[in-house]
Amino acid sequence: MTTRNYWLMKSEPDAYGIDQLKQEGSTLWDGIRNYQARNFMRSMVVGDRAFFYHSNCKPPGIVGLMEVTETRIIDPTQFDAKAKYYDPNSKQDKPRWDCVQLRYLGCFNELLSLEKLRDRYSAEELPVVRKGNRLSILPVPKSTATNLLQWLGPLN
DNA sequence: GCCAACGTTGGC
DNA sequence: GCCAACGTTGGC
Repeated sequence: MTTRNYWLMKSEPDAYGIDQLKQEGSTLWDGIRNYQARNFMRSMVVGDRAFFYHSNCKPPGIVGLMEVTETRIIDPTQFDAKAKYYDPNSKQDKPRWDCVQLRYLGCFNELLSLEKLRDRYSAEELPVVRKGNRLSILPVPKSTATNLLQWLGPLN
């Protein structure tokens, strides 16, 4: 019995999409500036899996799968005055924001749209389908994750 | 482009 | 500590 947890992580494909991750192999999930999302990242452990979700596009939905390879990494962009995600209130000796390193595991055969996700799952089963949900990092209950993986089929 | 659903900021 | 104003996310 594994204790692996599952997550859903959003990114706008125009900013950073699954194709880019596929090319790079792995990425630092930096720039998170929401405490709830950060706290979810803090509760991740190495080996956890995350569904890659394309947001703010047509259609939005799940496109691939990632693995957490490193946790609690201090987000370097918070100290970079030129960075978009610079946080002048974060101090070097007490960083406010951290992130995780993720490895590309694969793409699914087709995008699983939010519309289809809503048809199959309730907000309790899959929090991302809750109306108005803006959190960019969300948990996926294990039973839903298992069901999703079966539905999505093999990775490419 | 519209707007619902928040999270954040700052005056008091 | 309250809350109005404002900003952001992201579906539609």
